[in-house]
Amino acid sequence: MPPISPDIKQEVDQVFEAVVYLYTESRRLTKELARRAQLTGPQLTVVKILESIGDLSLSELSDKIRAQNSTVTGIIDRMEREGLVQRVRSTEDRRVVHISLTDKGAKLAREIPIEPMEIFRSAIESLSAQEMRDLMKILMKVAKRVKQIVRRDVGEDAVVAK
Amino acid sequence: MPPISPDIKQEVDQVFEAVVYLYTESRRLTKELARRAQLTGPQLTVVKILESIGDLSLSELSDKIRAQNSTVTGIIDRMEREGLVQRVRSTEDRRVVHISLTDKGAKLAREIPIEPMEIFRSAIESLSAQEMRDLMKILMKVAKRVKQIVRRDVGEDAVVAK
DNA sequence: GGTAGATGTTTCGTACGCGAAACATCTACG
DNA sequence: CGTAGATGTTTCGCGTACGAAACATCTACC
Repeated sequence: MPPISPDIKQEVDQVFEAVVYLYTESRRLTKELARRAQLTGPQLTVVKILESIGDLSLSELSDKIRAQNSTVTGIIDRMEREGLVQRVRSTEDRRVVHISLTDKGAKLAREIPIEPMEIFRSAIESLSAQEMRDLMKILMKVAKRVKQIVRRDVGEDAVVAK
Repeated sequence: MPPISPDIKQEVDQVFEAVVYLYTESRRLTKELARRAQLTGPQLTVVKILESIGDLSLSELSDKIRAQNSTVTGIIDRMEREGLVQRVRSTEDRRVVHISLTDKGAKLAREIPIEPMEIFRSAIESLSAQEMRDLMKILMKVAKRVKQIVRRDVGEDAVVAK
């Protein structure tokens, strides 16, 4: 890895700060919205996903919200306890559990019209079309590059360090 | 808020995905690095901050890592139990607790030369100077816009919803 | 048809992470 | 001086969040 000039370091830190800010702020807002409906952040996310996509297996849900199965099990446990969702064992594959909204859950979903990331969306819309395209292109490039480095760097290194 | 065309919605979602990816990946990498030193992610962050800045009060530390005092209290509890840091009551202001690295903690910090966000940094460096400037400019604009909306939108709304 | 490995879910133990309340100390103001 | 409010930290209760192990079921292959 080449040495890093202080100038670039500064810029990178600022970009990093912005990414962290955008992420944490969108989480905070989701939580804020959720609180008004007596839900937690992740619970609101689950409700809105089930409303828009329909029933999902626990694994599919885990993928959607980028969490481990074991985490989602807990979230669904609490939502089931509150009567917002129900588990139904699949008949085709009896390992699978389908999660679906109850009437109460569906009603609640309709009462929260705003999508969690609405603010984020409208902020991006304040950009010009050109800026939006640029932003997307560059962010994708960074994300792709991170993926490459991760694949090459960690993985092998991790084994060595053991 | 103006209606949103499906095209733009798609783009926004992609940008959002990229931001989430970059954030979660950088966290995952920090955790990965930390694991090699028998630390957790936040603990590694604390160790490196104390190493580079020196002693800090608990509140100052909370600011640095963007967490609540109550969260940091727990992190420091566990680190103290492991003998990595120590608490010292301030003599000027007896409410304040200074956190400092023990010899063991300092030694550990030296043994982990890589900064947690190194990969993120080198990914950004693969951009051209122009792209980097654009990225920073645009991200800043989005972040600033989000801040504006948050200030105006939530806050009043929250009270009404009560 | 029986078993080894793959896959889907849950359980367990541990560590954040937050907000509200409790607690100690400090500061201002009368 | 005395006290009300501000400030710094901890405690408590709850909800994620993860990885490893346990468990059930499925699929391939013999």
